[in-house]
Amino acid sequence: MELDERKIKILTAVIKTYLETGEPVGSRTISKYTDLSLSSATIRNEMADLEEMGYILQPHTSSGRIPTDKGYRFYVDSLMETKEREIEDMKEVVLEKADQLSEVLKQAAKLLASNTNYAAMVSTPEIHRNKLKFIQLSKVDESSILAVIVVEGNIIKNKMIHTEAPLDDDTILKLNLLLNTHLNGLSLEKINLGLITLLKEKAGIHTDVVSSVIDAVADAIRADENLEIYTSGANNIFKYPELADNEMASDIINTFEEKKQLEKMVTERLMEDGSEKNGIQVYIGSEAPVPAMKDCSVVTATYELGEGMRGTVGIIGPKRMDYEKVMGTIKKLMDQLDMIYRNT
Amino acid sequence: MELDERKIKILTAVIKTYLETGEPVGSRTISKYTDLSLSSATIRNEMADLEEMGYILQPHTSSGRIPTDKGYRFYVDSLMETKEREIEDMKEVVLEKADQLSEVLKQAAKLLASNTNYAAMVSTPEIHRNKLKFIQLSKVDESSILAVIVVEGNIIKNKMIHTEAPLDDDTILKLNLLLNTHLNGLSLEKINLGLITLLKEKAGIHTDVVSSVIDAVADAIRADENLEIYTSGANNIFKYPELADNEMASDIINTFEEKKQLEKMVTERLMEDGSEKNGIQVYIGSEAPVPAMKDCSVVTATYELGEGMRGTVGIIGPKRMDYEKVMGTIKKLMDQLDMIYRNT
DNA sequence: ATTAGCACTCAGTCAATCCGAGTGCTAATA
DNA sequence: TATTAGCACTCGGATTGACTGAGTGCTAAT
Repeated sequence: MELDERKIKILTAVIKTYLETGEPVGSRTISKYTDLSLSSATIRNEMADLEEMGYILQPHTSSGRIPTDKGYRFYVDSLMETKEREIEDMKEVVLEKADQLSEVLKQAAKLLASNTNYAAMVSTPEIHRNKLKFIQLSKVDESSILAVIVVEGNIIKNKMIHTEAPLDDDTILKLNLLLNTHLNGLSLEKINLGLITLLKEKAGIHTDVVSSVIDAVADAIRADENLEIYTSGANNIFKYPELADNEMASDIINTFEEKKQLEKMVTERLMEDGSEKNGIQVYIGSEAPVPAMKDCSVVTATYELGEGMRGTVGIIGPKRMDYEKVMGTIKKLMDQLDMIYRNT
Repeated sequence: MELDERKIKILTAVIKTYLETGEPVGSRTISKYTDLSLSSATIRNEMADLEEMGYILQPHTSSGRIPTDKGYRFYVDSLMETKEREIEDMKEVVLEKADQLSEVLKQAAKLLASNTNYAAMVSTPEIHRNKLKFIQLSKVDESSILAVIVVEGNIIKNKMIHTEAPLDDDTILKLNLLLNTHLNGLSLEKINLGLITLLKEKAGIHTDVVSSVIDAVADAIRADENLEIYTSGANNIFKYPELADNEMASDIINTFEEKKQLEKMVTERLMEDGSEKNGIQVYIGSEAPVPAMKDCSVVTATYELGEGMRGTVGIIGPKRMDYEKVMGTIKKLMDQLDMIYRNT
């Protein structure tokens, strides 16, 4: 059996109606569907076929149908192919500029959540490819110096380094000069073993400090250590009865709070199938790499702030989420993030 | 009518039993209570009195009694007076040392939540009284310089300052020297108008930069801007049916996520009555300054890391929380925070 | 190939009923 | 006088059964 034109129409109708109402949809409802003039009986036959093919199912014998994950997947994929509907309104279209990137991202999460009525997350960008802008060592007290590391995009990392013996100001100045002349403008990949050895040599007796600093730089820049995820609107899940169930809600909230789990979704990049377009990725139910999300859908998208600075935004909601709206909203947000970056 | 010995015993028995079971407790249950040898009938009479006095109530006619807020209050107050029971086990007693204070605090929140099975929050310390350790200006690119501000306790703040005209390295060096010689070791209060004027004079044509830096310092150090609250174990509330109700849970989760609300409890210091002891403060139900907490109890405590660095930890759970355990656990945690600070 | 019609299924709702834990009150008791 | 035993009563919660209505599958007619 295959999906002919009419089956597709019926399937789409079922899904759309279900997205709106959240209740199993019956044959009579569909038969009233405008551009389909078929009796409920015919619809029933077709629906029986669709069920056999695995696109829809009955929660219990003789109730209406609801989409299966496969059904949603079909729907979402076909959505991806048609060019996107414009999202008319984004309540507060403005992401205010803030000099801290983290503030912007927090705001973005809030914006997503309040516009969609789902839960939202935004990860800080990975800065793998980023170039070191400069390093500054400063003596803080007798046994510790502070390394401030700035990478392109004005992302700032602080790292305390404890030293055995106190260093005098002059030495620190020299080390600063040394590090900056050699490391400035380099991306992480370019800081290789040869360079490190060279630096250590030049540092003379202070080779241990240099080594600490380089560790610190690597450590500070290493993406997984830096990854932060801002969330917002977790309580939105209570708006959807199918998620508001105690156990489920507890799991979801926990996932949201722990963030370790969210990282998986943010990190994982599935580019294989057609569902990836415009950088938007949709996970339906158990497609998500996180078991707690098995009754949710997750829509993620990758944003890019200049060369190599890639982060992820995501929306988490019930399977019957308004995919069109969500994708539209995310796209709008991406544009804004882009603009913000350009103006900085 | 007044609370005689026996009434106190009965009241305590009712509350303790209710804390364990979470179900209304009847007269027969209490009459079996070991050190009280009274018939259920007598207990009933006493309970009627206690109800009249407002310490307990019946959720519905002819059910057992549960404590009112007033009842809890009595119980908690009397707990405060008796010297604390030792908390025997704290699952993971170790707060690992981390060079970032924020990491320690996050861990602390996690620890509290997992040990008590309630939700926990930990605020970053206010650094009002803290002394400036040093300031470092560095040129980042043509139009911006980075101010790194370190205060005692090794709390680090970064602030980007945009300048109209580019500054040359020499000027920055001079400004650094100027700022550090004059501001080093000062607490925020000591940075007054006179000093600021003096600095501006000395800065010559770069008065605007100095002024920006000082703004930045004030801004960076200002407590309310810096206040962060780490939370953990929000999903624990689902373990208590009286909080797991949808609307309530949604409110609580929201409060937890928004943090604005939590700030109120962290900021507010009620020292008036006897319930404040060891810095521990208990809010029962609507005593808390946050409406969403009306069916919860909140136990907060103030920790101090050296001179003037005060933060708050808090536990949020159902009214029938195990107050003894919570207070004990919090106290243990305080000790640990103390130790961590001393060793740094 | 489509449709009308019919018998059937099943979740959800409502009322009736029962059960048991618990109370308040009264009368008896120490 | 304080305590207790006993009894009638209350009320929430669980159980049951009847009923409804939305929906189905199947068959026979179009």
